[in-house]
Amino acid sequence: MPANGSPGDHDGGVTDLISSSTGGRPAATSAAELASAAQRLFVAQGFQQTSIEEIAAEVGVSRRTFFRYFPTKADVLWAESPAELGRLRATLAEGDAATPYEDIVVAAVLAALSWAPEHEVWARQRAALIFSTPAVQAHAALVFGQWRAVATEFVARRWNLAASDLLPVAVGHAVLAATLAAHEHWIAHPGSDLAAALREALGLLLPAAPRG
Amino acid sequence: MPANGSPGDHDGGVTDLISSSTGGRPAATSAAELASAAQRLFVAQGFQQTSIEEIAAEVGVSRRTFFRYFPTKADVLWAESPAELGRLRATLAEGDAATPYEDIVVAAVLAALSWAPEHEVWARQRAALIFSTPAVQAHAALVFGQWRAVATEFVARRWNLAASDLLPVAVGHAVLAATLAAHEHWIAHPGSDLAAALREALGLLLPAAPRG
DNA sequence: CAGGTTATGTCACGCAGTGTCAAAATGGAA
DNA sequence: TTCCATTTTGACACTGCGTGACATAACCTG
Repeated sequence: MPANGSPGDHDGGVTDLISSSTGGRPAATSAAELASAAQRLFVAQGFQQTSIEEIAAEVGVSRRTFFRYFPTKADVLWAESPAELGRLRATLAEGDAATPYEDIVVAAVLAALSWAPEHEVWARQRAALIFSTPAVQAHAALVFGQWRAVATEFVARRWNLAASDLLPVAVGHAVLAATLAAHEHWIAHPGSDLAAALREALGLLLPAAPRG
Repeated sequence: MPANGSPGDHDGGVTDLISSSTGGRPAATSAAELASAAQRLFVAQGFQQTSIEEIAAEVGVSRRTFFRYFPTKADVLWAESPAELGRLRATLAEGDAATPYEDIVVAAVLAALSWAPEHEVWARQRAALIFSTPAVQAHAALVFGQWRAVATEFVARRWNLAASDLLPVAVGHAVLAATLAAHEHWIAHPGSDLAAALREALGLLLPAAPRG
């Protein structure tokens, strides 16, 4: 168990799939521990080259138990996703009607993707894995769909449009596109700042609010 | 074998993985025939509920032969993708330096996604499958990455930037985002026109060209 | 008809994901 | 302590995707 900076060792974020109530056999591991071990193995020897059997063994659990914490192998990289989505949604909901929608979106994306400084290394590793491994990237599309949906619903509500109208759908895609573009740039440029890239990309890609 | 409007029964588009030279045992099927049968089964009973064994049997081939035409189950839905990518790339390359880049991009996307009128039903079915089936949507992300790359390289070349700079990367994402948003809207609104939605979405999401 | 060529079929394997059920490990009640 | 309900785990079996190896079928040419 890594002593410092491993993901999931701060409160919030990792949703406990295992009930924490009283009684019953104690859990032999946790989602955070599995995620940490898995990421370490992925970085060391690749995603495809790491079997679930291996991850489970690293933590001292059976293969079957892994699937009780994560539905798929790729999902182990998204343990923090529900928390990020929650911050995105929450910050958007706080948005004042007087504040320009672009500012609200920028604030929400930055809030959603904020992490403790000691987790930056892990976040970069995870992003690099996601963008470089086809199998992971494919699965990521499903997670990203939730991001889009949150943004789409936000503007649909704000502008009194249907969530299936072209403008809200386009804004949802724009938010995701900017987030991904910023991450790609962040990965490609080691010293760069993700927040700055996010601001710039959102500035480029967010369409103007409809007049009226 | 459907008599009319099945995909792949026009020249171009489907890349023959099997050599068409002289000599040797004749192929028992074709990529187009497999794609047609597969899509028919997917529409009828779902993607996950259709095994490759079943698709192969429908065409009278073994399971192993399917994988000689398509590397994965999901790839059978993207038989036309290389041709579309080719048209996208070609139309972008034809672009005049005097023509605004937005116009070139719009023309290229429309050219890439043009099909014979009798294939509209199949294209809609395929799009609906892609957007509604998580497993297919995940795989689609890999195909979409190629679209982004083509657009990114186009603007990087045109504006003398590196392909890893934020602006070209963002434009690549914008082109893809607009294409997807238009498709989503097209699927959600049965009577609508895809070309019109593409034009509108690209107009919303394409960033302005850099001054100078 | 022999020989080269190309596609196919068969078999075997690893691994992801799922369902089922028995066993282990706790806390609490009798 | 003993029994019981609860919860997690482990063992097993099974389907299906994807891949490698190798033999065989079907064609064309000389």
